Amino acid sequence: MGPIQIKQILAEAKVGSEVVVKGWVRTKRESKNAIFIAINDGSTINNIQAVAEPGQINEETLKLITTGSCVKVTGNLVESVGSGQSVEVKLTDVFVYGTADPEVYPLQPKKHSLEFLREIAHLRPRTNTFSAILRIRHALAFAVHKYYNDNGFYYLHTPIITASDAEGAGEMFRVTTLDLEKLPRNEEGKIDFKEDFFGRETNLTVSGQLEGELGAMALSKIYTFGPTFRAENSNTTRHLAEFWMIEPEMAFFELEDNMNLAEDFVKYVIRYAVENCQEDLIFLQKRLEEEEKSKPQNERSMPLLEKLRFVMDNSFERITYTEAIDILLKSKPHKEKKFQYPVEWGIDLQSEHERFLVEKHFKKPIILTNYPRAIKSFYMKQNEPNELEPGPTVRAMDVLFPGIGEIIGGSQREENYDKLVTRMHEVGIEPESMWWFLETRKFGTAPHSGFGLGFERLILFVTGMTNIRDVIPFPRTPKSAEF
RNA sequence: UCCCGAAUAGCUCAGUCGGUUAGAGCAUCUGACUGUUAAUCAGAGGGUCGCUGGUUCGAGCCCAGCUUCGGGAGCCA
Repeated sequence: MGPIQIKQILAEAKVGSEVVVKGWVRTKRESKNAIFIAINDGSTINNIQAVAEPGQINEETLKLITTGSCVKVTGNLVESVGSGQSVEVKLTDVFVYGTADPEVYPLQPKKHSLEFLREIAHLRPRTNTFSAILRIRHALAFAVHKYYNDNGFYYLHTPIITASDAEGAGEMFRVTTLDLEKLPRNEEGKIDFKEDFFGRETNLTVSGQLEGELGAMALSKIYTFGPTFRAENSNTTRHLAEFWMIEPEMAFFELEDNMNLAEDFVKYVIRYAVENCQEDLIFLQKRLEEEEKSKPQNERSMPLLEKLRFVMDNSFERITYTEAIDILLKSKPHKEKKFQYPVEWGIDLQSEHERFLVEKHFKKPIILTNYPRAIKSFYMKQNEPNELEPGPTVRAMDVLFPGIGEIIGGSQREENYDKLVTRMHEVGIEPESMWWFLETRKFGTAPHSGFGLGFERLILFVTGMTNIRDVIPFPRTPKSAEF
């Protein structure tokens, strides 16, 4: 449908046939006997080269064909005389849709830093690196839907505007239509949200999980895949204020089933990318190798595709929190007091601890289970007391990836009404505020489980990029919402 | 939010001990050469040294504050 794309021309068009190429000029090179124009339309990482004879394009038009300009080239597809490409377009006609003054067009035919490209996020999809990332992002999103569809899950659209504030997943962005210049006040002098659009306080969602559970308690297996918002003042390479999250929720799944699903799902989408984005991944792999050339041999990481195959082909290590603490206590960095944060049963694992377990000890992804109850959310199912564990634990599971840290967080949910209400009181949540959530436990409750996967963190891993701002087209972070 | 670092040409960076006219590579423009591949060679243009204030005879350089960016930490996905 629509004009033929460069990807199709390179894959399907017959030598000798007439083709029309529409795209943006990457470089133009002029020589005595030929003019070469490299054109890219984003359908593939590969450019197509148009070749014209000198004088064939009038002087005025030729001047307009510069890096960044948009052109339509008509010509015949021929076998290339030069090396570097198998076919090229022998130009018969060219039309310039839009010029790009080379004096001011910021993308030059040279390597740019990722930091600079972040400042021109409106143009960076025109670079090889970002077009590759965006194509891989698309493939992964498609694979997510395909995986769940093929496995009997239904795509549930949970609300983006929410009134629930009890989950405690993070700071929230307020949604309001109140006039900030003159806020309505009630008798106590507080802001009167009854005057607001929804007649109550509302925010952007921090997670679709609670509504996801409602779906699972009717459709058995659902997943959500949508934007999520956190107003936390996080300034790291792993956090965004607006990110996309995938949250499957399944009735009749216990923790074990949940882990099996998480592992199978992650491996599936990685495999899908490897099989469908080969050229882009090879490009990114070369880019990474180029970047690591300055590093000493022993500090260089595995080539990207090798790393992805390693994850696909090996089972994730599954250990309990208690076992993990044990490993950490016996570890060299702990004995040599190299950890900044002390290790003892009950602590929330710090980045340095997770990194040790994933990157040094097991050297593969791991699934950590059965965390202390005190450091996890109220809705997680409580384990029966266990002699091996010094305190109460819950049926939580976190999947930790090398270089990324926590990529998935999930749990079996507490399905017992009384236990859930007791727990809510303990952590200071008004059960009445979540009456609708509690009714799933009141009416036909069932064991169920689910998890959340940060989509951008998955893309980080698959692309080998290291800053989360480079795997989403328009990143939103503290003090930054341009474009 | 905390710790550390950075901000000099369109981009990437150098700039000595505080001293006269601020440098390079790439990009751009001009010319030469060439079935070229981020072409090559020669030349030219291009600067409010992040902002505000201070120290000093004199500040790109020293000091303070602010802003933005980067790395790490916390929070988490």
